Amino acid sequence: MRVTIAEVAQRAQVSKATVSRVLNGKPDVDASTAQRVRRVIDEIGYVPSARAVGLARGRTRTVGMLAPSLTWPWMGEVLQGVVDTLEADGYGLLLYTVNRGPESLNQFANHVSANAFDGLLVIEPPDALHYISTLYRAGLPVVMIDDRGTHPEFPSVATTNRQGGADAARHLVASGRTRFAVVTGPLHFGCTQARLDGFREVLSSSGFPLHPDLVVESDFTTTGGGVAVEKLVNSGLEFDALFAHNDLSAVGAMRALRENGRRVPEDVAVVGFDDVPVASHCEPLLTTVRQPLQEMGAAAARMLISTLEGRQLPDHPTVLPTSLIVRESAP
Amino acid sequence: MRVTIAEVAQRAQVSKATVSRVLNGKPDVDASTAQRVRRVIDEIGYVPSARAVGLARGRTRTVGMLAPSLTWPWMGEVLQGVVDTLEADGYGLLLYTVNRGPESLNQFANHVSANAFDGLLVIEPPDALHYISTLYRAGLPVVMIDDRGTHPEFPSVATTNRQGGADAARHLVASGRTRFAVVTGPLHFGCTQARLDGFREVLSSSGFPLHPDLVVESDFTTTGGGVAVEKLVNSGLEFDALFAHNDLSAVGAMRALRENGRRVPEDVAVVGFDDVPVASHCEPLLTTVRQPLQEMGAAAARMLISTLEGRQLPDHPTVLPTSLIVRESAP
DNA sequence: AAGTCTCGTGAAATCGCTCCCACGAAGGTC
DNA sequence: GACCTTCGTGGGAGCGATTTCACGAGACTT
Repeated sequence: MRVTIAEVAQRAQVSKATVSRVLNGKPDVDASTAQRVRRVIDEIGYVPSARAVGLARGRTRTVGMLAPSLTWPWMGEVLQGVVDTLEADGYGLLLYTVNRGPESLNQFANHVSANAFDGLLVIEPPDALHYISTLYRAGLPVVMIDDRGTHPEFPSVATTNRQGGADAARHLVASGRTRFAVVTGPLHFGCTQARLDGFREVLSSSGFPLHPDLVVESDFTTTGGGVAVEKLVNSGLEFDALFAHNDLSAVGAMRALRENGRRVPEDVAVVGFDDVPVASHCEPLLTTVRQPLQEMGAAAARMLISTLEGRQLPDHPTVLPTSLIVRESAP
Repeated sequence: MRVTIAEVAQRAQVSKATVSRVLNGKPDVDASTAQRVRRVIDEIGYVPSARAVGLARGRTRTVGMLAPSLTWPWMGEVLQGVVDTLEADGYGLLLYTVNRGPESLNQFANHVSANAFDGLLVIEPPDALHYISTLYRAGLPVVMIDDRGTHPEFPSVATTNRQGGADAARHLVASGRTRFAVVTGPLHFGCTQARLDGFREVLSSSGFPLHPDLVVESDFTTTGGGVAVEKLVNSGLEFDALFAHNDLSAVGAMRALRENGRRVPEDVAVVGFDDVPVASHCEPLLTTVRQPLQEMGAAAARMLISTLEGRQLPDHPTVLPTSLIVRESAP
């Protein structure tokens, strides 16, 4: 049998109400009484039932997180940041994905309606954006971890995509490269545009134009990166520097370059984006724009906790700085 | 204001008990009554409160998962398997790590005592094993995802480590290699022993001895793999095949081999273990023994659900088969 | 000495559901 | 026709906390 507050109350010769007061650090409890109650609690190892507290208080000290997929290379980092932060404040994390399509989303919706958690962390969901938006307007605290663009309708955390693109360009220019190519992410993503803009701006202010045929849209995958390079090579235009909009496509690109007889970095310098683990495992080691993934997760979690505890959130997104990690592929 | 079961009851002109019966598919409800109740439920979009159900029933339809770290390269796959399976059965997943040391474990212990979840999924925890064991004996349903060895005290899922080692050996022998080296995992892990045994057995029955100086202990990291290869090279013994006990060390090993003037696979064929994403991103692509990570997660989740729903579990661990994925590093 | 304030405390309602028990009506048996 | 069963249903006591409200005992006024 579970030990309940009633048992504590009985042993300490007080009412349940008083035990509850002690538990929650409420004032109006005599010091000696409080101490007696606390001793009993320690003795019998009483811990309040999460369920009962949740029911009575209407809040569960649990937050939900909805992620499109857990197998993406940077999910682990973000998740770790989130979990560590929540944990430090005694919050639990309920994890959901929409991996199994509409049915997943349905299950998720049920958990939402069932009030299984107090607030929601979202990683830019592919399809569910509208639904999330509804929830948010209905009063569910939501914070979005936004790797793709900007969604001003939610509180969110993002990175300096534009700045990252600019840094990549500056580094390549500084190392003496003159002919630039880009393998982008999907063009309808805000982050793709931002990375491209930053990159392009630095180039043009350095006097290097970015030839339109040397900007190829891709899809953030390794194979996509390879295909993009084929296109670049087939364009017949020369290039000695390549900016890929994420690490996966950079890796695919490097491989394709090699297969086309270009050495990296001698013939073509390559810069990626993200700094996922593979960047430090591939050959050559990838120079890349680092997103502080773990910090992003942590920041989002902190923001959500803030709203849950009644603090007001700034209405502009939290933006964390990227940083250029120089490795072998673009020394 | 939340819609409650009382409101449904009132609108459908029945008692709360009857609504509850309909909700839980209990028998003894008149078909037409049930239908009326269901209509009301749909109309006002009623969803039972998870908290209240949990309190009343004593079970939350939520399971906890304790993972040492979320950033390990294969965590994502396992997690995805777990989440998908749980979700399909309407269970939620509460995620914990012990990333922040003893304090994390403490927080976790609190959630356990608070009965925040019905059962626990564990990935072989570094330190907490004894504690988990206590919980298990105290009646908490536990299933362990066991990547390191065998822990007969728990229900668990594992892979055919020995078989995997044997497959690696067979493949290398078949491709004409004759001098074998091994970069192991930590020797006190059960999986390391199993992989080594399987490998060694096939070799000796093929008439190739495994020279003790060509078996080097490592730590499952990329740098560790590199260091191990240095030792192998310094031993002065020749080898034309290398079996690394995980992919990360295999990648480190390949790099070190190259730096020592050995070509992969021409001079040395390399086989890894795990088949994490990096295996298909590195250069050359890594031949490796695949662990069905997602399936392992799914299997563990299914086992846990089974016990939660009262079914008996077989008392031997579930063992999922590895499979050899042939890529470039050992064609 | 009567009246007003604090302070610490307990009783009881509440959160939203499940589930046991009791009960009336209909149908079956002898 | 009296007596069981069976079936469908409602009443109400839990689950284990929080929280409101009332109340008695001192301390402080005037």
